[in-house]
Amino acid sequence: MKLDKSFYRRENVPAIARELIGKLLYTCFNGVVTGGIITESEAYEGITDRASHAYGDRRTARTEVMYKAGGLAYIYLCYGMHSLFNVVTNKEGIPHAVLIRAIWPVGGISTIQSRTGKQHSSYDLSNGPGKVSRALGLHYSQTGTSLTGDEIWIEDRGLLIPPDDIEAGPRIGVDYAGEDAALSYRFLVRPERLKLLPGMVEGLP
DNA sequence: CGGCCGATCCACT
DNA sequence: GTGGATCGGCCGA
Repeated sequence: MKLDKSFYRRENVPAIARELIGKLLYTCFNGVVTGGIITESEAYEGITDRASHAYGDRRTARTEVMYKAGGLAYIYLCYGMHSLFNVVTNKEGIPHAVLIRAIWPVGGISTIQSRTGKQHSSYDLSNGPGKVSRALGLHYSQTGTSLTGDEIWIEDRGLLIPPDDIEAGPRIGVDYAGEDAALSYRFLVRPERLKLLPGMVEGLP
């Protein structure tokens, strides 16, 4: 079932980031559905987190969407060429977000292959935050899109990842964040663990 | 304004 | 392991 606003509007953003592992992220544009199992995420804890774009209560046109109530997409341009997809969490006024760093593609593979220009069907299609957006057709112009609508959404399909299979560690590329760089706000399940789980790599909504 | 740089990826060595 | 691509956001002048 599709996650609703109450899932996103909770306070504990690292807990939400961890819970998103094993959920399914889908997009539907022009009637074409693509999706995958979320396998890696990172929590960004708002104004107190030096790694967050909202650190120091920086309200700008770009970060404004993070200040809205949870359940929206925050998608921004990185390195001039990559759109990075985040889930806005917490209540209005608290700019928390979760970066989706990797998915295991399970739906619309042929579309994903044409978007990425790759002809194979392995994890390599979407094992990085920029690749996730390319695979799913996400673009920074879509920032602010509701995650409870019919274009971008996340589903709980009952896939249970054994807690011991979810690893935590420091976030990637945030060395500038001082002591916040050491926080264990990155969560991931390794694809070889995911592969062993029965009956889950099938199906679209 | 001007300049620096990034929550990255890929090709190449 | 290294460097180039490529441009919006942010800050300081």
